[in-house]
Amino acid sequence: MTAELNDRKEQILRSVVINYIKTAEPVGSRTIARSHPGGLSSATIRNEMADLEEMGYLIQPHTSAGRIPSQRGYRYYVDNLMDLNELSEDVEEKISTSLSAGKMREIEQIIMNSTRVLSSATNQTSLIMGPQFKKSAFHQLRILPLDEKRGLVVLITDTGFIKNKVIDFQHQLSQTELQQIVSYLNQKLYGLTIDQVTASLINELKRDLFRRLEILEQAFILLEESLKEEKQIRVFLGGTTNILNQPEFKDVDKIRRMLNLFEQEPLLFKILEDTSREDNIVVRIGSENEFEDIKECTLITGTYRIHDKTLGTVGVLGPTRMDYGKVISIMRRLVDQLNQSLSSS
Amino acid sequence: MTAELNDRKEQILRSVVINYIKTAEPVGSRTIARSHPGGLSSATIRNEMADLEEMGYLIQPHTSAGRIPSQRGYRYYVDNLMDLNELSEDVEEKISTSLSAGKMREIEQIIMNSTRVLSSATNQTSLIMGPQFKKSAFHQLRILPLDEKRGLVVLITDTGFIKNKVIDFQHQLSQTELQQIVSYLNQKLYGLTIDQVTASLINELKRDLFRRLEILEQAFILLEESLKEEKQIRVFLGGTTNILNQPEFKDVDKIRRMLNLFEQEPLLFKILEDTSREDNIVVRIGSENEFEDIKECTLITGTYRIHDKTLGTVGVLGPTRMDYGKVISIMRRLVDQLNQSLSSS
DNA sequence: TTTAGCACTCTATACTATAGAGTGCTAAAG
DNA sequence: CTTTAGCACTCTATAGTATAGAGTGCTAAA
Repeated sequence: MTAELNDRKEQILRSVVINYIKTAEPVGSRTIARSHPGGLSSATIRNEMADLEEMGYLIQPHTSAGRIPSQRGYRYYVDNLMDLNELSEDVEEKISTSLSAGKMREIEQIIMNSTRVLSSATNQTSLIMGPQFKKSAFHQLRILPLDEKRGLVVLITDTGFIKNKVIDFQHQLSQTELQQIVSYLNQKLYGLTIDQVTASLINELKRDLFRRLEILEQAFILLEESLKEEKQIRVFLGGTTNILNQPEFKDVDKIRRMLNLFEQEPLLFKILEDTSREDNIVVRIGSENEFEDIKECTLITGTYRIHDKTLGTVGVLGPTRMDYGKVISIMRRLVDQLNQSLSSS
Repeated sequence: MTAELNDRKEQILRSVVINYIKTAEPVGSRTIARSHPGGLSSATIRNEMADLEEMGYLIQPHTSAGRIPSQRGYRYYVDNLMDLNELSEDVEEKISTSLSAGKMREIEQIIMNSTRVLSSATNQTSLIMGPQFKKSAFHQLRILPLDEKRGLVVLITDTGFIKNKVIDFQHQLSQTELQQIVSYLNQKLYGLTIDQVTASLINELKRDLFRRLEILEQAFILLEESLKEEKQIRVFLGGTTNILNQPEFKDVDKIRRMLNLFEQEPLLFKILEDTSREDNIVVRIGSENEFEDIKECTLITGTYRIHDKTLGTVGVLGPTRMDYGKVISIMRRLVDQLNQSLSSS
C-alpha cells in the first residue's frame, strides 16, 4: 500500500487524527494552523481539509464544525502515519511483574492477569480468548477413586489445561481394574487433540474395554459427556466499564447494547476467532469488523502461542477514536511477555 | 412490629407502593381514588396522603407532583402489606428444570445456572456467593505424578470443591514415597476445615515429614501457597445489564458507579457476607444497607445450605422501587430448589 | 367526616434569541 | 500558481420565555 497523499496532506490528516483522539472534538483549521510546523494559514489548511474530505479521509459532522477522521482516515493513519509509542515505565513494569512466569502455573490465572493489565494500561475493554480446549492434545488421563461409588477423572492437556469431573461407577472397581483401564486409555489417546476424539473413536474404545471389563459403561457415558461439554471456550474480559468513560458512549442505549454483547460469550468468541488466523497484530476499524454490534468500534487483536502453536487471541475493543499507537505498542509488548511466560512453564 | 396505621391509610400506602413499583411515576390522589375499592374522593385521599407524608411514609418530589414511597414506606409495605405472588409457570419451570440435580455434579455449575435463572426471572441483577472454600472440610488430598519433576495436587472438600494445583518436585519421588506422604497428610487433615489449617499446623506437618523424607520442602511451600491463595471466594453475577432498564439508572454516572461495584469481587463478597448470618430471607432497603454504594438500592438475600450447613448467599440487587413480593417469592423457591439439588448430590 | 371547587405551584415542552465556532468563497498579494 | 486576508454564511449549543398540564392544599359547603 503506497502512500497516495502528498506530504502536506499527510501532515494535516495526521494532525486531525491526533487531535481528535485526544479531545474527542471536531478539529478546526485554526487548531491545526497553530500546531503546524510549516506555519501555514488557516485558510490554506481549510482548502486542504476540504480536499481531504472530498477524498474520503475526513468527515464534517455539520457545515460549521471542524473535521473528524473517517474510517478511511483512520485506516490511512494506521497504515502510513502512525508512530508507535515508547511504553511508559509504569506500564512496562505492570506487564513484566504481573505476568512473569514466576508464581503462576495455571494458564487461566495468567490470562486473567493479562486482561487486567491490558485494560488498565489502554483504558479500553480487553478481551482474551483462552486456549481452545478442543485443540489441545491429550497429555494424561487419570481416574482417582473417591469412594466405592465415585471417582474423579482428571484430564491434562499439553497446553496446561487440567479438567476434572466426578463420575459414578455403576459397580465397584478394584484398584487394579482401574489401573488397567486408565493405562489403556492413555495409550490410545496420547497426543490426540480433543477435536480428534470423535464419537467413533470413543465407541471403538468402549467396545474394546467392554470386552475386558463389563463394568465401565456408566463411567464411559459420563466421560464422553464431559468431553462434549467442554466445547465452549472461555473469553476473559477486563475493564468493561472503561467504555463508559468514552464520550462516544454517553448514550444509555449504546451502553446497553455494548454490555449486552459482553455477556454473550459465544459471540465474543466468534469475534476473536475471526481474526485469529493472522499472525501479527490485526487492526479492524469500524465496519471492517464483520459483526454488526461492533461496527462503530475498533478491535485490535494479537495472538499468543506456546512453542509456536497458537493458543488464543488477545483483543482490545474501543471506539474508533482510539489511541492506535499506544494500544498497539502495549499489545505487542503484552503478547511477547505472554508467549514468554507460557513457554517457560 | 405491630401495625401502626389504620386500615384506610394502609390501603392507600399499599396503593402508592404498588402503583409506583409498576409505573416508576409519582402517584397522584386521583389515580388512587380511581382504584380504591371504598370509592373515596381524591380530596379525601389527598388528606390521607398528606398525613402519610407527615408520618414519613411518603415523599413528594416537588409540590405539584404525586407521592412516592419513602424508605420507611417500603419497609412498612414489606413488613405488613405485601402479598407474595404465585410463581408463573414459566418461572417455576425455569427453576425446576435448570437447577435439577440431574446432570450437574459440580457446584459451580449449579450456582452459575442459578444466577442466570434468578436475574432473568426478576429482571434485576443477581449475585450469588459460592461456598466458602476455607469453611469447607478436607475430604481427600491426592498427589498425581505428572512426570519426573511435576505433580498435580488434588484437594477435595466435603462441600464438593475440587481444587488442583501443579507443583514442582525438587527431587524425583518414587511412587511409594508419594503414597506415604499422601496418606500421612490425609490422616492428619481429614475433617479439618481449610480455616483450621493454620500456619503452625502446616509447620508441624512439615517438620514431621521432613524427618522422614527430606525431599518435599519445595512441594510443601507450594501446597502452603495454594491454600493461602484460595482465600478469595467467587461471587457469581447475573443480569448486570438489567439495571440499565431501570429508569432510576438513566444517569450514566450512576451506571458507572454500579458497574464498577460489580467488578470488585471482594466488596460484593462483604456485602453478601454481611447478611449471611440470618437464616431466612433478608430485605435491606436503601440506607438499611451498610455499604455506601448501594444505599439507594434494595438488596434481598437468602442463604442456601447443604445438610444444614450454610454454604453461601443468594442475592438480588435493584432499585428500592422493586417488586418485593415477586422477588421474594422467586428467591424462596430458588433457595429451596438449591438446597434440594445440593443435598441430593 | 367527606367532598367540590379553586387558586396556586411546579415541571416538562416547545419556541425564540443570541453568541460563537468554523466554514467556503472571493479577491488580493506573493 | 499558491497562499492568505476578509467576510458573509451556517449550524450548534445555551439561555431565556411562554404555556399546558398535573397535582396539590385549603376553604367552605354538604
